[in-house]
Amino acid sequence: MKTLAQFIKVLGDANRLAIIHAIGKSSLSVTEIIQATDLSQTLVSFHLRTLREHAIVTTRRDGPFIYYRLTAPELYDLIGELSRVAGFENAITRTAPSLKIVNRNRR
Amino acid sequence: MKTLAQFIKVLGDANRLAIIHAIGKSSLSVTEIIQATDLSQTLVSFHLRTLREHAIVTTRRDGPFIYYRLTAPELYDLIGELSRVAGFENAITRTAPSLKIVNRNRR
DNA sequence: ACAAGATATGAGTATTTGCTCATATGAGTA
DNA sequence: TACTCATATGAGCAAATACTCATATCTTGT
Repeated sequence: MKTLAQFIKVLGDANRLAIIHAIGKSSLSVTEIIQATDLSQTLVSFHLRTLREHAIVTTRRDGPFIYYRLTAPELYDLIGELSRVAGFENAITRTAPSLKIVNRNRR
Repeated sequence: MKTLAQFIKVLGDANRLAIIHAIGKSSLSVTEIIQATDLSQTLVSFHLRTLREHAIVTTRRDGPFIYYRLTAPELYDLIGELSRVAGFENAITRTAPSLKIVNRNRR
């Protein structure tokens, strides 16, 4: 088992937060996540692996698609609360800006 | 103002979590933090600077001492909840182990 | 079996991060 | 002023991290 610090560190990345935000409390296929976040396929896959390895998300295969969901949906709310505590008025739910996506390279 | 990702990233370090845990909902001088965490003076000061710069802690001077406290005490509870969501049964309050302090070098 | 769409992975690189050492600054007291 | 305790800071370095490119794997439809 990993440490709490490692778990939180995984959450502390703008692109991973964007992915988590996109997934929200439902579940999305990788393709949908790519569209929602506007990140490259490779980059999304790259981060999904990290999220998977830390059990932050879990997968379910449906045909050619793999759907990702938050292992603990409460995490979504918790991040929203962190956002408030951090001083961002708008919670994660409404604040794409505070997520600040860094890489927008797609082909 | 910084991004949410940066704010969370600051929380994602074992030693900084240990410092936050030590401070708790009260306030401690640097010396007290050093004793509580068993980290070196330089390392504690180093991390306190980061915590300060992200407004996670605030200071108050009292004679030769500088007391640190959490800017938002709720953060302490929030970290506890994150700990639960992460799968650690014991919240931050009771779980020194899951904080896993890395550097114990003192003179 | 083959092609096409969906997703994952390994290697290489550049940036960021955490740490230590040496030293500086600030407050109180003699 | 000089000395001591408390705390902060700059430089340098090693390790970790995020990213991209090229390619691999898996699934379904033909």
